[in-house]
Parts: sequence; C-alpha cells; structure tokens
Amino acid sequence: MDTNVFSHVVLFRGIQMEEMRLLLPCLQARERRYAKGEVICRAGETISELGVVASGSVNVMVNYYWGGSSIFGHFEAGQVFGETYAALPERELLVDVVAAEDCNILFLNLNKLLTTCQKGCAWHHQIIRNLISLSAEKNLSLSTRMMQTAPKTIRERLSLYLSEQAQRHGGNHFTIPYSRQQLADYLSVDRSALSNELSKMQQDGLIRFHRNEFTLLKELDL
Amino acid sequence: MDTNVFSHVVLFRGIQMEEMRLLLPCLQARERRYAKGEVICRAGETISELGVVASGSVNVMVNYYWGGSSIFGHFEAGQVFGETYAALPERELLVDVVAAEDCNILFLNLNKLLTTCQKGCAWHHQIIRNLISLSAEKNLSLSTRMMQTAPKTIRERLSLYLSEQAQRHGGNHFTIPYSRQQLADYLSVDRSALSNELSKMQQDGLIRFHRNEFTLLKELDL
DNA sequence: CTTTGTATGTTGGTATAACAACGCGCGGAG
DNA sequence: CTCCGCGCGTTGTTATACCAACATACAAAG
Repeated sequence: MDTNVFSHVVLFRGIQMEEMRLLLPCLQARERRYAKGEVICRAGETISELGVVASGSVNVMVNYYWGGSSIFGHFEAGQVFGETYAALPERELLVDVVAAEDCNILFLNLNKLLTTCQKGCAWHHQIIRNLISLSAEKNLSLSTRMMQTAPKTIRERLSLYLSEQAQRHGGNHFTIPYSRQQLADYLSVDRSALSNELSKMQQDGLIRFHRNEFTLLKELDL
Repeated sequence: MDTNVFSHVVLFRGIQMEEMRLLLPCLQARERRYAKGEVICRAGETISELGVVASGSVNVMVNYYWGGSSIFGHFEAGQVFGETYAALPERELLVDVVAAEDCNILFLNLNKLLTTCQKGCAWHHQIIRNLISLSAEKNLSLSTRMMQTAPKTIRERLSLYLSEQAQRHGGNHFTIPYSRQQLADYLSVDRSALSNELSKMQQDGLIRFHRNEFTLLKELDL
C-alpha cells in the first residue's frame, strides 16, 4: 500500500508515518486487490477485520429476498468499511460489499486494534478515538440517508439528495458517484421514474444535468 | 440513580459496582428527571454528553421541514442515546429526543470518558470497548430499520417489522412500544393506511391484534 | 463503418399509498 | 350523568410510483 495514502485515512489521523510502519504488522494487516464487480464480503458471513480502501472504490449493498436491492454506501480511497461488523464479530453481515471499480483493500484486525497494545502507546489511544468518531460518522450518514428516503415523492427525495451533494461539494455544480440505477437504489425508487422526474425538474428549470454531472439552478425548496 | 440499574446497562458491562461509584464523578455524571412529552435534546443543538435511561423511556424522532415526522428509535431503561452526537460534539443534532414517559436520564461526558484516565485502569479500557460495541449495534439497528422501510408495500414493511419483533420477544405474542401513529411514523407510511392494512392482514388470518398486542398466526412470508 | 451492448430517457396502463372525512369507543373532567 | 378529546378504524377519491415496453445515445469491438 502506498504509504502516502495513509495521510488521508481518517482512521489513522494523528498517527505518524513511522509509527504506521511499526503498527501494521501488529494489526495483522493484509492487502488484497479486487477487480470491478468482485464481491469483497458477502451477506451472511462474519468478519473480524475492517477494510481500508487503499485505491479505487467499493459499494455496500443489500439484496432483498424479494429480488430488489439497495445501496447503503459508497466508499473511496482512504475510507473505511466493515468496522461495524468487525466490532461485532458474531453478527452476520446484512450486506454485500462489492468493488465499484478495481481496488486495493487493506484489512486490519479490529480486535488486535482494541487489545494488543498493553503499553498504552499514544497511537493506540488515538486510533481508538478515531474509530469511535468514524463509527459515529457512519451513524450520521445512515441517519441522513434515512431522512433522504423518508419523503414519499421522488422529487422530494431528489431535492434532499441533490441539496446535500451541493453542500458537500461546496457549489451548485458537482458529480455524483452513482449511475441512474444505483441512485434509484439509493433513493429506493424506480429507475425509469427517477429519470422521468429528473427530466421534469430540468423542464421546470430547477436543475441541469448530463449523466452524472448536475447543476442546481434554484434552491430546491427546503 | 438506583445503582442496581447499572448491571443492565450495556455501556457498563464488565464494570464492578464499586468502580462505578468512583467513576461517576469522574465522568461529570449528572442526573435529571423529565416528564412525559418533555424535550430532552432538540434538533440543531450540539451535545457533549451521552444519555443513559435510568428509568422510563425516550423516543428519538425527526421533524421534517414539510411537517411530517418519523421515529428513529425508542430507548428504555438501561439503554443509551446521544453517543453519536457526543462523539462528534461539533455536529448539530438532526433529531429531537423526547420523553416517551416520565423518565430519569443520567448524562455522562463522553470526552471525559475517552481521555480522563491516564493510569490505564481496567474500567476505562472496558467502557471504551463497550462504547464501540454500542455504536456498532446502533449502526445495525439503523440498517435494520432501513431494510424494514425499503419495501414499497405497507404489508411487506409490516411483515418485516412484526417478524423482527416476534424474533426479539422469542414468541408469536408480543407488545410493541408504539402507538398506531408512531408505528406509521417508524415505517414511514400513512396511519390510516396502516390501520387498513392491519385489518386486512387480520381478515386474511395472518395476525390478530388489539391495540399494542399482536399475535402472529402464520409465518409472514420472508 | 457496422454491430452489439449498455446506460439512459420516454410513454401509457395499473396498482396502491396518501389524503380527507367521518364514525366509533374509551377515558377523563366537569 | 354528559361532554369532550383522543386514538383508532373505515371508506372513497385522488395522486403518484411502479412496471413493462420501447426509443435513443454512446461506447467498444469486429
């Protein structure tokens, strides 16, 4: 793993590069490459390691018994996934994690992370604090997603989603990481109905878009 | 706070009663009573303390700009809320916490919990592990709720919800902690449509219910 | 260039959830 | 007791999301 990626990994914030080198073997770190579409973890499994996206990106998704599916999250280089299940190694995964594009994943043993260091070294304490923040952030992003899928109309869900994206990117022009089908899954709506509504919103002069590029022309009533 | 409640608090699992007594002042513990309906935390605020329900119960809910509302969680004696926001003290609450019934809440300063103890005492390490598990559990319950609200039909959402409740209670007969309106909020459906669907399911011989008491008569197709 | 495949946009018919309005039963207050 | 409020159930209407089917655009491969 390219070590300069470490500086962008929230989980490692506050940890020195030099410490990282010493630390990795201690966490039973292992790295692996996945091709686009490859399944990294499958629902029903249990895991005791969390994953750090070293390059590329992954999608976390649910496949329902009735055939539908939904995207729970999208994680890019530097982000972490699976820490929830690694913290509860007896619980089975409810989701699949699949490579959204070719990617490298660094796996770290969470239990080692929590228990190894008896000498109370600084990084140990720091990384646990980071883990708690990270888990809290994930809680918030789940809450946000629930609030975005709470409205009943497609336009309202889209308005909430696009507004939040604009806010995250700090501008009215931005690119989203999802295809139409994936966005429909994320918002729990039908793909064609989503396309339809996007077109109407464009006709109404609210937005302009091309593929994944969006521009907000007006404030989307909040 | 009645100290024998401690034994049921997941956050304090593995900690001795005696240690607790020493520990509480260290965490800047404070307790307060709330009457039913009283607001404990309001959306937009920031907090640095988590809440432990000593008695009674609380609801966590969202109030949307368009007037609707939804219940995110219900926490009873021994359970913990607000740890997500306490871990991210700069983030504003997206939700309100209100007393579902008369209750006593014990507030603990999360930062103290993470940093105070320089001497590495056992309880310190233990409580942090508990906190991580707790946060992970909350993540899972949010995921579960999302999966329960993912189906488009009311009957499917109800089936998922009732099945999970039956599983949690370990039997086909159980009582739910929500009124009709609250259950409708939780499942993000219309109250009257919910009543309607419950009646139909009863006519179809799938369930029997009276107010908050439910009995599952058949397996609800999963 | 043609062919093929995939992602996206468009349309019409249908199912169903939301909405509004009302009736009913129950518990509390006067 | 009656009156009132509140939670719950019922019904009919309306809006809208789903669905299937097709059209279009773009990209990759031959």
